[in-house]
Amino acid sequence: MPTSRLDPIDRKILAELQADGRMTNVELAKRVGISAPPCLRRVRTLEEAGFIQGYHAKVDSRELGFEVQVFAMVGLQSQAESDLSKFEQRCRDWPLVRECHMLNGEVDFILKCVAPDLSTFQSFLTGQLTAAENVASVKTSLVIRCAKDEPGVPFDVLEERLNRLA
Amino acid sequence: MPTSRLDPIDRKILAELQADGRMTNVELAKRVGISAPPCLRRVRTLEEAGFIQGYHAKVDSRELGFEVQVFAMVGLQSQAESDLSKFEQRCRDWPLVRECHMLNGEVDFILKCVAPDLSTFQSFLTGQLTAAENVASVKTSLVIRCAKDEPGVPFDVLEERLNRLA
DNA sequence: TTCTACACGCAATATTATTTCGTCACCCGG
DNA sequence: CCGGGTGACGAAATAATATTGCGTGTAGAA
Repeated sequence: MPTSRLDPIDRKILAELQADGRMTNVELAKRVGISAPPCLRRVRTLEEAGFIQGYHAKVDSRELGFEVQVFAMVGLQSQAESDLSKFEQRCRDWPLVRECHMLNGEVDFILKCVAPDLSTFQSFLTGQLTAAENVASVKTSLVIRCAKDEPGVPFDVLEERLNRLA
Repeated sequence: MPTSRLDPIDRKILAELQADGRMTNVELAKRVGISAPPCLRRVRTLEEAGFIQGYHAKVDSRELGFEVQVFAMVGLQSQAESDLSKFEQRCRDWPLVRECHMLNGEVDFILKCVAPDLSTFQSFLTGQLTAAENVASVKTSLVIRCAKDEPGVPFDVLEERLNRLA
């Protein structure tokens, strides 16, 4: 499946499932304007091709008792690829770290962390993150509140872009 | 319904649905060890109580042609609540901004942005974000690669915490 | 034109979701 | 100690959905 160029129906499917990942296939088919069987086939194809990487319930952290969210900016001593990889692997192993992105600029990584309370985070910060091999600097910022959180892609921008290309 | 504390089955439901939001209810019921009807009732309750805020397909940005991801650190001139709210509303209106978090420390907000290409982002940055009312400073960092991206809550940490309380 | 490839949709079947209802355990007041 | 109320469970029936199988139409290539 090389030329996986997406047609408007595929894009609409992605947009709908991004907005509501538990929509039934019949409802989805109705919205994108085809019948259920081909709609399901398209969804399966999109999953297998990697356009859809999975489905997840969005769970409220604070309701669950994770009151602390923190962004941590991390600088390393060595930026050799093997050292970068080692640090990334450590991040994958730390459950409190939910996201780890490598950046350009003065900071090497930005991490999004969660914790049940401040002391849990502090002990992670001083005992694990700052203490980890090759870590040169860590600057943290507590999240006071979240004004927007919409993972994924803005499909309306995608539409505009495709129109410009046409 | 005040703070309806969650029992171990509820927590397992949340963990399973966070990992796979399209799991069928029968499969879910099997995994958490109860039959389908009460399992479905619990899920509905968790949704209505806000523990589950929604379900979303995870769509691959790069595959879709959004090659650019950027973190933007924004400082404002005024931190009066009305000015903060105005800025947050603007962020909600900008489709390229996917997340907007208010922080403590020297930086007021961190934004996660996506764009189809660098020039689209640049024009957003200079034409919209930096130019917006009350914005004092913007520092951006391109995401080079993503080592981990697991939205939500680490349920194993939650287990530990509850065990400590017991 | 004719063949092939591909995607569609109808209809049949298999799974799943949802409702209904009877049972049981727990808790509280008498 | 004993009803009576409450809440959650699970079995079974029903409704809805997912999935398969197949016949049809259309676009592109020979």
